[in-house]
Amino acid sequence: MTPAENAPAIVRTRAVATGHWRAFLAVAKHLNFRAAADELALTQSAVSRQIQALEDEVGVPLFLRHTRAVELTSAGAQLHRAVGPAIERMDAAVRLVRQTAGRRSVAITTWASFASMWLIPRLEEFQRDHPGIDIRIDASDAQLDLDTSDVDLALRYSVPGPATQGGMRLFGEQLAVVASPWLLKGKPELRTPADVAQFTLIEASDAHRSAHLEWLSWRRWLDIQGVDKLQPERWLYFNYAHQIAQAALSGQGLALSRMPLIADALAAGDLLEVLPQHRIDTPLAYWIMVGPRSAQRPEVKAFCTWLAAQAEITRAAIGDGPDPDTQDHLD
Amino acid sequence: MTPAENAPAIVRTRAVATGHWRAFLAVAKHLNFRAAADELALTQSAVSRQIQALEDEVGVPLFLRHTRAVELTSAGAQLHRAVGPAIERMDAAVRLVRQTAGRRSVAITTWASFASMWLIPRLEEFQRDHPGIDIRIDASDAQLDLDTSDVDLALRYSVPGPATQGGMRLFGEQLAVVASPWLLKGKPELRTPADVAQFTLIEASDAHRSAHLEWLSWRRWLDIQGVDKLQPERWLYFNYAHQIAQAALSGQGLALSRMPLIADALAAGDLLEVLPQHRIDTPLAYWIMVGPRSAQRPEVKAFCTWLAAQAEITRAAIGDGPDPDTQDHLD
DNA sequence: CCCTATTAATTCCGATAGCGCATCAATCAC
DNA sequence: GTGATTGATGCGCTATCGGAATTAATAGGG
Repeated sequence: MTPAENAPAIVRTRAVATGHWRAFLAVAKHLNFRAAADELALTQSAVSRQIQALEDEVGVPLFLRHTRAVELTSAGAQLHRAVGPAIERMDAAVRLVRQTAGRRSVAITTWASFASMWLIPRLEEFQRDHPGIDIRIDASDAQLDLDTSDVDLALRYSVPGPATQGGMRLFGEQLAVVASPWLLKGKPELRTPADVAQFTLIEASDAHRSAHLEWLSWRRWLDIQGVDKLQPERWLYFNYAHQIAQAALSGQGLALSRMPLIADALAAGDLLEVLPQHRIDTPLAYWIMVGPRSAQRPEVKAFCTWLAAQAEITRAAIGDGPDPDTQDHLD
Repeated sequence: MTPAENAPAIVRTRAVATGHWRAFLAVAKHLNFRAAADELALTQSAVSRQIQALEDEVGVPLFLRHTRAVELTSAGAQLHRAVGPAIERMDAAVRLVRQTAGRRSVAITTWASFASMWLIPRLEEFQRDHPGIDIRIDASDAQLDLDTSDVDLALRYSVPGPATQGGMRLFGEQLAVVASPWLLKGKPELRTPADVAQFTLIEASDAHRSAHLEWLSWRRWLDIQGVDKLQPERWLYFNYAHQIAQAALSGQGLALSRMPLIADALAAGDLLEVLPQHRIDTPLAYWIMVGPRSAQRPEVKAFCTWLAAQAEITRAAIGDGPDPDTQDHLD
C-alpha cells in the first residue's frame, strides 16, 4: 500500500530517492551486485532491492542480469552518464562546505604559470601574517565563473575591456630578454638586437589556445627592433611560461619573459636581463576580480589588500606605473 | 544509536543520506517551511526534521531561522548552487528515459538556421514513412558532445578536417545572389556584379561568434567579382540565416545565400537567383556525425539513410558533386 | 550428462527512519 | 497585552529498509 494509493488526487511522482542512486552507481561501477554491496557496506539482498525499486520508479530496466554477468541497459547507461556526475557534484559541494565550515578561507582561481611564478612564492608571507585564514587555489586553467562557482576571486590576465569591468589592476607588463648568467659567461656582450641570433630563442607554443600569445612572441619583438628578417640559431617551444622560465634558468637559451613573472629571478641574480634598453610593452595586464558574494568578507578584503601591496612591490621592481583607467572598487 | 556506533571500524561517512535534498531545495525556493511542505505534499513537521537531519549530516546550519523569515546561510547558498542543478540534471535524465522508454527515437542536434530552413521542412516525409520513430531535435546552437550527451547524431557545418572525422558529408555549398521577384519587378535586369550596388545588401552580423561568417560575406563576393571598392545603397544585418532569408523573401534587398538552404525557395519561385553565373564556392560543407552508441540502432540507420537520400536530392538541385575525400562509415 | 560454484532474486522478520497530529516557543502586528 | 504566524518538538504509528537464509538460474568442469 503505497502513499500514492492513499492520495489518488496527487500524482505523487516522488522523483526517486537519492540513496538508491548510490546503489545504482556502485553496481554500474562493479557490474556485480555483491561487490557493489561490499562497497556500500550492505548485503547483496539490500542492493538487489534498491535496484528493483529504482527500476520500478523509472519504469525501465537498468541492468541486464545474465547468470554470471551484469550489464547496463542503454537506458541504464544513459542515466549513469547523468547521475554519476550529478551525485559527484553534490558530494563535492558537501565536502567543500564541511571542509570550510567555521574556517575563514579565501578561494582563488588563476592559471598555472601565474600561480607558480608569482602567487605561490609570495603566499607564505600572507599565511604567516594571517594564520587563521585558509587559502585554496584553483590553477586548473579553466575559466571559472565568479557568479556561479565557489571561488572568491580570480586573478586574470587580459587586455583592459569589458572582461575586466569592476576588477582591480595589479600591474601591466613589459617583456624583457633574459638568460642564465651561466649561458652568457665567456660570450661577447650582446649589444644590438641582431645579436640574439647567436642564441637559441625560447618561446611559448601556440598549442595552448591562448589568444594572447601573439603579444608575447619573439617575432613581435624582432619586428619592433627592426630586425624582422633575422633567423636565430634555433627555436625552442614550450606550453607554459614556467617551463620557459625553467629552460632559461638552466641556460638553454634566451627567453622573452614577462617582467612581473621573472622580476624575482632577476633580483636574485638567477637570470640576467640582456639588452635592457630593448624591453617592449604589451597591452596585457594582470587583474583581480572579486566575486559578488565575497567582496564584503573580511578575509577576502585582507587578502586583496595584501595582494595590492605585493603588486605595488612588483610594480616598483619592474617600473610599471598604475593605470589611470583602473576602476578600483576595493576601498 | 546510529549505525556508525555499531560498526566503529568503518568510518561510515555515508555522504549525506536520502532525498532530504528535495526538502532542502523546496525550502530554499520558498524560504518558508510550510510552503515547502505544501509543495512536497508533506507536513511542516516533516520538512523541519528533514532539514535538521541534513544539517546534522553536513555539520553546518543551512538556514537562519528568524521568527517570520527564513534565510539561507552562506553554506546553504553554496550547497544550493550545486545541489539544485545536480538534482535537476538527474530528474531531466529520468524524464528523458521515461519518455523514450520502449519507443524508437532519434535525437538530433544541429543549429537553428539549418533546422528551420532544411531539416524541419523535410522531416514530415520521414515521419510519414516511419510512423513508429520519434524525432527529437535540439537546435540550441550549443555544440553538444556526441560521446557524453544523449543525442544520436549531429548535423554540423564545417570545413573538412579533424572535426569531421568519421562523419558523412551531406553536401558542400555555393553562395548565390537571391532576391524576391517582387523586389526585381520593374527594375532593369542585373547584368554585372556592379549592378548590386543599386540594392540593399543583406548579410549576417558577426554578433554571432561563428568563425565561418567571413566566408559568407558580401565583401568576399565583391572581392571575387573584382568590384571590391563598390558601396551598396544600404547594408542590412541579421544574426541568423533564416532571418536573412526572411528579409530577402519580403523584398528587403539582395541576400548572398547558401544554396542548400534556399534551394527550396528558388524551386518554388519565392526567390529568384540573380547573376547566376556569379555564384561562388565556400570551403564549408554540411556533415552528419553519428554518436558512437547510436550507429548500430536501426532507427538511427534508417534516419541516416533517409538523410543521405534527401541530401542527394538537394545536391542535384544545387549542382553539387560528392566530395571524393568523404569517409562514409554508414552502411 | 550431471554436479558444483557463482550470483541474483526472494522470503521472512526485526529495526528504524520518516511521517502526521498535537502542542510548544518565539516573535511580530495591532 | 493579545492574537496570529511560523518553526521546533514529543509521541505514536507504520512503511520501508536491511540482514540472514533460501531459492532459482546457469555456466563450467569432469
